[in-house]
Amino acid sequence: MAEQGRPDLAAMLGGLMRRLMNAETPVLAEHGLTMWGYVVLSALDDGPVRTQAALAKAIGADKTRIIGTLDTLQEDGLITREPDPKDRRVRLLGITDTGRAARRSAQAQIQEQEERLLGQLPAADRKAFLRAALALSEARWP
Amino acid sequence: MAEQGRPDLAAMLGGLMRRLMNAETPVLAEHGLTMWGYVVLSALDDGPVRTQAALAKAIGADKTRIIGTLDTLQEDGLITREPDPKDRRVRLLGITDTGRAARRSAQAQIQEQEERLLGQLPAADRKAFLRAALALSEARWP
DNA sequence: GCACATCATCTACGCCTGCATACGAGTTCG
DNA sequence: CGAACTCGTATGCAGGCGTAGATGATGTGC
Repeated sequence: MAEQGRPDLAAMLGGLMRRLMNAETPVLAEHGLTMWGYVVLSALDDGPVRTQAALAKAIGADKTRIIGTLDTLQEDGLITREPDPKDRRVRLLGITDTGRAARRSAQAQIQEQEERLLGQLPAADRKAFLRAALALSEARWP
Repeated sequence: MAEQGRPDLAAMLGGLMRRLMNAETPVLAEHGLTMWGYVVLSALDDGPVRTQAALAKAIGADKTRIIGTLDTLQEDGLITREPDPKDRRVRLLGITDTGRAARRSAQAQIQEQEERLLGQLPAADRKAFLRAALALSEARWP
């Protein structure tokens, strides 16, 4: 007496997300990273970010909340944070070689897990799913 | 000097989810529903659930946290909650006609929004994406 | 030069969550 | 009958998160 249509997109993706996060948190912990630490490291590895405010917006985090994350990453020698000589209000953010290595190692392991999950799909759907996910995550909307 | 591989699945889906939720919350509010209220209503509409504990597990919520949600839904006449004559410890949960109508109306509007988003994809990818999302959200996985 | 804007930081509030505990009513098993 | 268990409920604690000032250092436009 129901169940005719499809489930809501948000419901399907929400469940998926929950499981992905549960599976990935221990992997990050192995590398001494928190979820936010990993996100920050990834953002800095994928392209330089000038200011902390820009970083916060880029990763969809609160600008006051990432300060602690940055402190920890810096203490651990994974990122650099130096005042910009051109504008001494801002802190120039960068990733160190150690940070890059940590990020890539963690990412390799995470994506390996993800591939195991995606391996349950037919090859064509697997490719289409990744392509669609990438497109939708970057799409302008509404 | 980066950006060669694909982004993490969780990162892509996470961003997508955030935007879906932001877009859907106002729609639910229009129908006098909270996010959890909608989830509960959907679960009860898609199939009867005997106990509150079973419902909590089904929707991935805390069993003590849904009580308030159930109270509200009941006060609003959207669900029924009666003691089971067979086992007077449990409350039999059911959805009322009003509740069913509210759920379906909200869902129609939500899925219409989702379709607008999905409309940006090529038709083939759109179908594959939905098929894959459904499969993955139900897949068994470590 | 001065008013105004920007950046990083700190503090604090309120909300939501997960987790644990406790309790009473009711059921099941020995 | 009595012990152990289940179910719904209430409550409290810790942690995460978004938001909103306030502050001090610094740039920018008029």
